[in-house]
Amino acid sequence: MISKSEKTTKYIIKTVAPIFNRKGYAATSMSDLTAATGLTKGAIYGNFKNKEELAIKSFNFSVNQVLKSISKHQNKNKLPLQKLYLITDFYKNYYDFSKKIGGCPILNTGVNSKNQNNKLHHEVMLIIDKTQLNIAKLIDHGKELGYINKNINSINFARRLYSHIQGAVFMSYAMNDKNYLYVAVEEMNLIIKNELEKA
Amino acid sequence: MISKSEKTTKYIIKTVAPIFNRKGYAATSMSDLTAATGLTKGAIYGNFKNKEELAIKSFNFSVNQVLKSISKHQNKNKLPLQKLYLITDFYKNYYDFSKKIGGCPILNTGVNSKNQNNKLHHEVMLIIDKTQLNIAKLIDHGKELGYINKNINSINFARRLYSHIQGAVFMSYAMNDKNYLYVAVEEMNLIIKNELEKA
DNA sequence: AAATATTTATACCATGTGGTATATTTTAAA
DNA sequence: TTTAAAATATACCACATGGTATAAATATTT
Repeated sequence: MISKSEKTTKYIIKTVAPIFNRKGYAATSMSDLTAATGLTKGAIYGNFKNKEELAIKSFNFSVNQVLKSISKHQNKNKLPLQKLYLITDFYKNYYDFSKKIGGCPILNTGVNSKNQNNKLHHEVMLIIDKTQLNIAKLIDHGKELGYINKNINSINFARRLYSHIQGAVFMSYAMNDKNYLYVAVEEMNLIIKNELEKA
Repeated sequence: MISKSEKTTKYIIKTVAPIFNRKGYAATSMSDLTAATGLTKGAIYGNFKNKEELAIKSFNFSVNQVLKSISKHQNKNKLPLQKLYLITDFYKNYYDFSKKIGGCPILNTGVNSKNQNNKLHHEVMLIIDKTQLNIAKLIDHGKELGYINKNINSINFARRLYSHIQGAVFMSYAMNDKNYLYVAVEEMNLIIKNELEKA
C-alpha cells in the first residue's frame, strides 16, 4: 500500500517543480516551497534530505513531463521517419506547453546549474545525452527499414536537430515569440526531408 | 578630467560583470562583489543605486565586449556577404571567448532574468532585437550591392541565423562541447551560400 | 482500543541578505 | 596648506536564509 509520505513526497515534487524550473535552484527559497505546498519545513525536510535533493527530483519530474508528452505524440505513427517529424511537430506547441511547467527544464536548468550546482548540471547532461541517443536510434531504425539514407551519421544528425530546436526554444522564451519555434520546425522538416529521406 | 569615482565605477563593473554573468542576478550576493573588487559595500553603494543597477550595467558591459569583438572581427572584410561569414566565423571560438567573460551574457541573462527581473530581461530583448536588426541591415546592404538574392526576407533570415547560433551556444555551454558550435557554423555557412548568395 | 511508528508542525539556530547612516579617509579647490 | 567636497570604510539595521531538534499530531499495527 502507498504510504502517506509517498503521497506527500509526490505532491511536493509536483507542486514545487515548476517553481524550481522558473526561478532556478539558487533563487528558489524554502519559504517559496512552503508557501506553494502549504506545508511546513518540517514536512518537506521529513521527505527530502535537503533543498538540493528536492531540486534534482523536481528537475527530473519536469523533464519527464516533457519526455512523456513527446513519447505520446510520437505514438501517432509507427514509422521512424514519421516519428522524427512528430518530434519537430511537438515543438510547434512547446512555447505554450513549457510555459505550463515553468519553462523548458533543459534550457533553464542547463543554464542555471552551470558552474552553480554540479549534481544538477550532471543531470541535465545525462538527459541531453539520452535524448540525442533516442533520436539517433530512431534514425538507425529508419535506416534498417530502408526509409532513411544510410550515409548520414545518426548521432551527429541528432545533435544538429537538438541544437537547432533548443536555439528556437531559447529565442522564443527570451523574446516571448512562438514564431522562432515555427520557423525552426519548418527548417528542420526541410533538412530531414533533404538529408534523411531516401529519394 | 576623469574623477576618482568614474574610475572605480568602471573598475567595479568590469570586475563584477563576469560574476553576474556566471551566477545570475539572484545568486550573486553583495558579498560576492565586495570580495571580488576588494571594496566595501559603502564604496559600491556610493557608485550604484542598488544591486539591480549594477547588474544591468554589468550586463551591458558584458554584451558590449561581445559586440565589440564581433565588430572588430568583421572589419577584416568590407563586403556584406563576407561580413556575414565573419559573424559565423566569430562563433567558432565563442566557447572559449565566452568562457573568459563568464559565459554568453545573452543566453545566461536571457534565461536567468525571465520571470525574475523585468528590467534585466528588457535589456536582453533590446540587445537581441538590435543584433538581429544589424544582421538584417547587412543583408540589405548586400542586396543593394547585388551580392545577395533580393527575394529573401532580411529580418527573417537574421532571426533564423541568430536562433541557430544561440542553439549551438547553449548546447556547447551545457555539454562542455565546442563541437556544437563548429557544426552549427558550417551549417549556417551552407545556408548563407545556398539561400543568400546570388548564383 | 491501546501502543507504536510515522509524519508533520513549532520554535529555534547561526549565518547571510540587501541596504543605510555615519564616521573616516582621500581627493580636489581655494 | 588649509578647507571644502567627494569617496570609501565601518558598524549597524531588520529580515530572510537553509537546516535541525523536538514536540505534537496523525497513521498504522497489534
